[in-house]
Amino acid sequence: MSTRADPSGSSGVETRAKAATIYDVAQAAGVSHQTVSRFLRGFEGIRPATRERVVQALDELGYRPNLTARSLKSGQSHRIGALAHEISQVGPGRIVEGASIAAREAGYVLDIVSLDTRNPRAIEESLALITQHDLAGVLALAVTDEMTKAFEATAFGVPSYVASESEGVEDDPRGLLSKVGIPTLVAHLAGLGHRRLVHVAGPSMWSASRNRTRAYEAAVESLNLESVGILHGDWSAASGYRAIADLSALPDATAYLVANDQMALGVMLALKERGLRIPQDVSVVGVDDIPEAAYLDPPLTTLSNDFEGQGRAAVAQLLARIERTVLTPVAVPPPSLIVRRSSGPAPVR
Amino acid sequence: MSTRADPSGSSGVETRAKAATIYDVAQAAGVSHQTVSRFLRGFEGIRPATRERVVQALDELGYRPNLTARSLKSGQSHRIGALAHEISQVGPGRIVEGASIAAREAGYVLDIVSLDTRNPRAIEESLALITQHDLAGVLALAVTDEMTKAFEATAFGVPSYVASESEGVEDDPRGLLSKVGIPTLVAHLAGLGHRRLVHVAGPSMWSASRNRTRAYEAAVESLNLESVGILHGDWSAASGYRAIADLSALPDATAYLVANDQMALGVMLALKERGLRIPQDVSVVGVDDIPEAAYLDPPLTTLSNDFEGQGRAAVAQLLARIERTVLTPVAVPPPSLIVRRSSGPAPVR
DNA sequence: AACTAGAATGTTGTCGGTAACATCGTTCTG
DNA sequence: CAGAACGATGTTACCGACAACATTCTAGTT
Repeated sequence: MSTRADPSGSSGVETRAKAATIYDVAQAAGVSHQTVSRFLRGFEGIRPATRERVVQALDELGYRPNLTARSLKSGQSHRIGALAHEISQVGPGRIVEGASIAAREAGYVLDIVSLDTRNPRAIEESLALITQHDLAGVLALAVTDEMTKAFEATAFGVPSYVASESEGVEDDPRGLLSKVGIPTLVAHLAGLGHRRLVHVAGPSMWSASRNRTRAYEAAVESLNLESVGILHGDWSAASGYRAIADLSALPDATAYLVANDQMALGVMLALKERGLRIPQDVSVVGVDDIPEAAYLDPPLTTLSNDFEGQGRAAVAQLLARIERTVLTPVAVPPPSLIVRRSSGPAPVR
Repeated sequence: MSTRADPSGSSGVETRAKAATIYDVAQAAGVSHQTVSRFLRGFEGIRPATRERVVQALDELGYRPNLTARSLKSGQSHRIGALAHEISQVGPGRIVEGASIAAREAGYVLDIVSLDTRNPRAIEESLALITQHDLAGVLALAVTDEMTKAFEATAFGVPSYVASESEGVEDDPRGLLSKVGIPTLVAHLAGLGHRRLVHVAGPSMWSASRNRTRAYEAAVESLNLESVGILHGDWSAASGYRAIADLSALPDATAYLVANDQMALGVMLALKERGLRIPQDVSVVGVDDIPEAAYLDPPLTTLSNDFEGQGRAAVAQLLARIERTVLTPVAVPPPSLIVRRSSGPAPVR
């Protein structure tokens, strides 16, 4: 039957250091390894008696498939490479988490390569690293332009998907937040009587940031409001604070639309330090609805953003390409307006 | 020579869909595949002329090693499995990021399996999944007791390391925050004249949380202060808020030591809603120094916590075991007290 | 009972590397 | 100058799974 001998010599002992292979199972069941393989792959035509023996041997030896071997032969692994920037940030972190969970549910593991922003060669190194580990597909999550560019220039030889908010494409779920959410947010402010707004944008390197800015501008225009300033931050609370604190004079606005909640937090503190009351004197709204948003002082009006859903959706997209199946649509709930106390009626002059 | 034929038939064209193997390189260089393999593994005894041809062929074909094949034979992969809870949380997220970057720098990829807290079988499934993908080692980051237990009960067959704050062990860098940081924090409050403190703890499932609580109790005792209450949260801002808001009457304390910054945020809002001023009426201090801490209202006194360093340190520990080398110590800066405006002198009765 | 189609199962080769062993040349020694 | 000794390179086997092809077995037909 099998040519493999038990190197330990002992047979009754259960303590085996090495994982059982299909050959071990085959020997134990008194069948060929191929029969075991067939069983594992769900082949139907196996006689009940044989099947029984295989099942039992499988169970006895505690067989676990060696995915490395499988992937070597079949050329397909059950790993998805994911490149992401700054996963410690709330947004990217939640996207990654959603992706990771979705991947696991589908029997895949997510190889996450986190890019070190301080290391300029990180992108290159990461791409090189990732191309060696043959993967079923590659995902770019939470990307900057630089990364998108490097990503698209790389021939992975496997399906890939960029989960950034794409710019031109219509009807793409990735742009939902900007296309649907931001207008709602602006309309909310307009409904409260605000006419002159300031936008605090994220870094222009991120397409997500540019989309939000563009959506803001379009909404302001269509509602006949006035944008009296666009400031820039880097998504952090510190940058939001600086954006306001560094101004020699505050713009003549009654509301601030900030591109994410963290920056909004900094903006609020800076405004308060200027002696303004929120929302009596100025309204501040954020985007993302981070868990802390409801507990800021004042609680922040913002836009819910289903990051986990985005991660899941990205994995679903990639899986559809990998497995050549029809895309199982992941319902990503549309962003919704969450009104809290940081926004209120525009002050009467 | 080689028995492999070029399936495309064309030879001049550079467009090959498949990655070049050492056999392709060998053929191009007119040597055996083993010579190529030897070169790649850094074997010295290769004639300069031969070496030259190999280098050139390697370069021409853009050879990239297939790590799957290598790991099948050699039994060692360049992947580290990492299990983590709630990586979207700031702390765990930053630990994972630090680990991911450290792993990449060492030429490893981190397979991150994020556990879905809502799915009770997630731990089990994840462990099963991770044991299949033969890994160089396994890391448990940001763990709960339940996970630690499951983790330790699993025979991975490869080195593993749990990066949680261990309880009994002395001189372990993992407990630094509690052992050094918390006493400093309590001493800071004592120095401001506070005598009666309240502690808002994290979930008791986390050893990190229990350590902080125990360190708090010990410090209170040694400084002759009084702990007038220990409340419990789940690390979230919401739970911090609830812990206070649900009380029918506030305890007679002048300072709150909260186990992390997010909860502190909620605690501060709840206290303010009770009409207390911070820090004039009560002081609140947190732990972790999340980036937002400096921009809360008032900015939060807290303890810095080098999460990334913890991640790097964990990877270093694991790599030392994997590669059987001496541990390259990762300098994790000790936690330091960051005094901001949320703590002030105890009010005079 | 002999024959045969088709189902069940076994055998061999393959994926891309690594390792052990085999072989071919050198150069050095006596 | 023969032969040893060693250095450089080639051959073959192997890791654990899958796939193609080969073979055996079973059951139905005449």
